[in-house]
Amino acid sequence: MRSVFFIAHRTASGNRVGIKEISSGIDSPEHFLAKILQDLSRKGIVQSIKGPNGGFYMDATTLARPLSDVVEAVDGKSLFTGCGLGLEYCSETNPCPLHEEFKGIRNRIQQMLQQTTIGEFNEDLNLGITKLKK
Amino acid sequence: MRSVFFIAHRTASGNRVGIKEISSGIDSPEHFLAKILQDLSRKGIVQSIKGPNGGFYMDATTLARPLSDVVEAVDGKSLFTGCGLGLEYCSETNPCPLHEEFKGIRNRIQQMLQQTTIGEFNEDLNLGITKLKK
DNA sequence: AAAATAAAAGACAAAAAACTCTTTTATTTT
DNA sequence: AAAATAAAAGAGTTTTTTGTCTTTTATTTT
Repeated sequence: MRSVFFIAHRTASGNRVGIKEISSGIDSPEHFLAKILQDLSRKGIVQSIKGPNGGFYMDATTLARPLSDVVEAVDGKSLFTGCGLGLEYCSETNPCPLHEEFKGIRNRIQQMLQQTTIGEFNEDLNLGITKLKK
Repeated sequence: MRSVFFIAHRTASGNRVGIKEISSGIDSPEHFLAKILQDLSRKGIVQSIKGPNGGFYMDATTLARPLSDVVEAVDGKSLFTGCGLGLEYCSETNPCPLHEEFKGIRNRIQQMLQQTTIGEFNEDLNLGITKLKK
């Protein structure tokens, strides 16, 4: 999530950012991050180009995507559909004791993530990129 | 959580329930559960007595506790206080990009867990204890 | 075309979490 | 008091997650 915000911020103006820069920018191990970004790249959340002047970037289309796409790419859909207690049987027709309570909360999380686009953070981040460090 | 509901349900009438019974009742490995319950017992969420006719139980006081106490005993307080993105620096005065959004959601979760007591599930569970299996 | 750059991929290592097994201790029943 | 029962405790194993290192592939600049 933080790396995506970082890339979004740095490349809103069309350029690319290398993995070392991202790594130090968000204070996360380089090779570990690489793996995650490779995955996000395959899933189309971020884009990348190899070679000199290459790096990761995001275009207008990807910047317009909701945060829920990122969460889904990383954690899968179960956050939005699974049971709050992690029970397999639990469903709308066969609810667990906390089903309804969790449903309301989950819907709210989903709404929040669907209504916010990745690109929307760029203004906030101008207060200082440090804000993405741990 | 499921084991606590199970114990609550089985001992509302004053008797005790052994770990084998809980284990098969909620479909969870016996020794693994034992460890968890030992911890919950030390923290006062459930009570126990050794020897024949011993087992785990809960009295009126523990049944009246909110679910938030169980969550806190198992996962610690960070669920209620930590940053939604897991950032260390993030706080009320130095918020991360999603701070406010997460705060609202977290408050709702906390409210839900604080307003519901462990004992409240017993009626629901009379629809069939199977509901606590995976 | 050659050299340099940077991501992609895959194998590997370390740490954490989940789970199991064995022994000990406390309690009760006979 | 002895036998039986059941939780407590602790050591050990397996699996998953997190993180690292090395090699490969693609692209660009000179």
